[in-house]
Amino acid sequence: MGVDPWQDVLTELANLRREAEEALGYPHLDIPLQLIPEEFGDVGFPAHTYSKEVGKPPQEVAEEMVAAMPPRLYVARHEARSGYVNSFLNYPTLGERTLSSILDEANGYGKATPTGRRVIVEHSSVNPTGPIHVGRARNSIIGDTLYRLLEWSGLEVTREFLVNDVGKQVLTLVWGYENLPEEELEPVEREKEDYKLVRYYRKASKMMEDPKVAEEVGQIVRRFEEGDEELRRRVRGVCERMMRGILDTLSKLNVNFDNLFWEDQTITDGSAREVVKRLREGGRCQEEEGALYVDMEPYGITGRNTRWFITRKDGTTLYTTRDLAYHLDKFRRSDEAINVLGEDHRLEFRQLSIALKLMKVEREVESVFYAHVGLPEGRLSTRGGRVINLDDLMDEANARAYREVRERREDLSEEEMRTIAEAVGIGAIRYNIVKVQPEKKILFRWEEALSLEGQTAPFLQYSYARACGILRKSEAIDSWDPRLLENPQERSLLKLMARFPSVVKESAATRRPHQMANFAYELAKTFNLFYRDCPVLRSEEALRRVRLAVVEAFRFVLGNALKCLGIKALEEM
RNA sequence: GGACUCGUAGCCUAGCCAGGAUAGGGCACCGGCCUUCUAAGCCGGCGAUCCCGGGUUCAAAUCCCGGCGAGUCCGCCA
Repeated sequence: MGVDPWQDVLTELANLRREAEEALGYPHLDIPLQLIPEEFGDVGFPAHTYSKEVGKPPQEVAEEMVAAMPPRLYVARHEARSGYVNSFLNYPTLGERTLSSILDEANGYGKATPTGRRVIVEHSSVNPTGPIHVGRARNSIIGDTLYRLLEWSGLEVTREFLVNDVGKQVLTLVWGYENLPEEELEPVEREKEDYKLVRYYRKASKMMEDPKVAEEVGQIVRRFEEGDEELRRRVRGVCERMMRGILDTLSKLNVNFDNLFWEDQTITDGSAREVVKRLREGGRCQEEEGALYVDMEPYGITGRNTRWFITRKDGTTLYTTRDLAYHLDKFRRSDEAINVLGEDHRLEFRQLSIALKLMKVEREVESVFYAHVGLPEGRLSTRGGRVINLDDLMDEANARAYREVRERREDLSEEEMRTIAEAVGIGAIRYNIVKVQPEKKILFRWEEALSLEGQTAPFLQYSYARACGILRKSEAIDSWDPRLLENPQERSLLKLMARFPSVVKESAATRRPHQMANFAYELAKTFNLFYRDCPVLRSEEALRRVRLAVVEAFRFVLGNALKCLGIKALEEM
């Protein structure tokens, strides 16, 4: 576990450079080593930076450095070119190292040695008032991919869902559920708990315009916050049913959780009150008509209103106060706490961080923010009727994938076709979302979300299936000669496969899951070129063996990348 | 009014954090490749003032400042 061929290459090169710097009397500048266009070599760095320090033109510097850098294990030679020092890898060595590491570690290649460090990744948290829509899916997909990457990079990760079961919205649902006869509701859109229950919420929300209803719900809210145990149990019952529907949908997306945190816990266990107490005792609170707030202005928050309320005038706590209590709880259970939040929570998150500092909490919270998903015709909005349920999107994706499979594979059984279609459909949705940088706003377009060509999940799955096809028709190999790997496509592929563990680490450490998505595409694309240029089964014995090793290694690496992305690999399609 | 995020070909996007070689891809469009390991693939063509203006630097899509445009937020809601 923990093998990282690429890191070894970089370390070797950095050492070589350091030795050259010392031999030449150059300063140690630590210029980042970078992948370079293949026509120039494999890895390189600009020598321009030394120029001023040593008083020589870049090309001369590069030439001197190249002369002072001998070949070593992974690097065969160096070349000075237009002021850059370019290095060429020793492919037989890299090939040997990379292939044997992969075939040895197999499904574990790229996985770092466990550190025991505990991380909680909170994502997908919503009000349990109805089915989740495509906008929410971005949160879940980013969060789940992040979880996978962190786990692969050696952390012990808990996936957590904060159920906002406190507040007016949920209690409106409960009021509706307990007071409205089912006959008066609109028909159920889908035979699932969340769809059944949301009808009560919709109708009850509309009825809130009636002051009498509003007052009744208000009373429930107060009773709930006063700690009415019997009411709390009823609310929990409704929420649990709703959550079954929501979690079922997410599970189809391949998103699952280790823990649900029910927000009402912060009320029943007194931790929310404790937060208020600590903030008040810290002397940072002010009061207006009995409501407590912290003025955030001295801490860099600007805007129309810099007051951040932690209680209402009746003394009850607010969402952010309870969230604060929740975070303290997370701190007790972890070494790191990461949230995945929509960009509308940015300010609130800063306020929360400030509040933690005011409470003298040493720990930091961290968040990955994503821009909301919109529709070409405007914002996703329940009230505006512009909603696309995640279930509908998944159904449509699966149906479309099913048509494609059916068209090309008459030989498969119905069940096999269904299995492939689902992997393709769900994969397409996940990949389409995760491949773009979270901060970028995206517009939901059916054609795009359901596209099965180009940079999509099916493209990755297809390359995987092609590799499997070759391996199915071959025999097990015990030895191979990496010196035979001379084709440029073979070398590109080796280089990419060697980088995989580094990409896992990088993408997890910077919390940028889209980097893994893009890497997987590059890997699959390169395999397709290899597939075109390098016949495997038809090659003569020795070449056939080493190419089979490459194909098998590729299958493991892409398979592992897909696992990080939560996309199912397919033996055939 | 203030804060934050985004701005790369007709459309979408990588690269930006850690500045370096002719800015990578994908979709769409045009043309080509299935007696050879699955054509959900491959090749070629078309297409970019990297939003604008300054600055820093030997070097800026990348860093800094100022604009412009789009989005988000500034509730005793969650």
